[in-house]
Amino acid sequence: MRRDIFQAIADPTRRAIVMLLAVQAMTPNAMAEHFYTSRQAVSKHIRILVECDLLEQEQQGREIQYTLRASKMNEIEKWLDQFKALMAKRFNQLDDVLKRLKEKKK
Amino acid sequence: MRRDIFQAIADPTRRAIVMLLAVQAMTPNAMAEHFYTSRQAVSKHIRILVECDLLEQEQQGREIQYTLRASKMNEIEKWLDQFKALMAKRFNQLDDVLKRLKEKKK
DNA sequence: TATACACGCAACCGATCGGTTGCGCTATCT
DNA sequence: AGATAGCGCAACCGATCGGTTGCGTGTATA
Repeated sequence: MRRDIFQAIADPTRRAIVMLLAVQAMTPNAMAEHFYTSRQAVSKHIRILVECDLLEQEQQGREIQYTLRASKMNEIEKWLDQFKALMAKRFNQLDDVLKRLKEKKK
Repeated sequence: MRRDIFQAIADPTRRAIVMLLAVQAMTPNAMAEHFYTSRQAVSKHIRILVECDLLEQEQQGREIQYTLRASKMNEIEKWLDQFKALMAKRFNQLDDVLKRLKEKKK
């Protein structure tokens, strides 16, 4: 079982949950009301998000408030930055090529 | 079958392929040499990436060069930005709350 | 022209996914 | 105390995933 942020955000419902929790902490029932899915289905998504270390829970009586661990989202950005760095490098190499072509022209 | 960028980058091998292609276009065989996976497995990942509209192919004799459609990656960033916007809003609301508390103190 | 290579495609496999149903536990309400 | 509400958990389901094996086809090479 792979459990990382990329897996976490692969599902549209889970992305929606992340968005909901970005606004405010919520109980599973409150989340489920925002979708057409059942409470159970939402609960399973929550479980995965917890396993991905993206959610924290706080029991409050018979309810559970789930809070987003926003810092986890940085991992996506970190990966994107690595990607962009590679792309930039590529362009620099292209620059080098163009420069060399210019030199040859002279 | 869901086919979007989030699905595309959910798999670690596919993320690696994206990174490879970020540096330079490649044939399936060239990609496979970078992993411990078989050519066929890589080929299946390529297929998914193509279906996600993340790769372009150009036949060159009996080889196929796959090129990354880097612009597709923006969709991830776009989603991340939406997320950040929601978080920022949340903090602004928190600011409002703190402000109001201050007012009351007076 | 015969052979080797690069690749896609289809069939198959066990594992996981996303969902539903049903149960049980604990907390709140009457 | 009994009924109800909020939730997790386990079992089950069909669909998809990631991988392997085998085959077909078109292109280069000897």
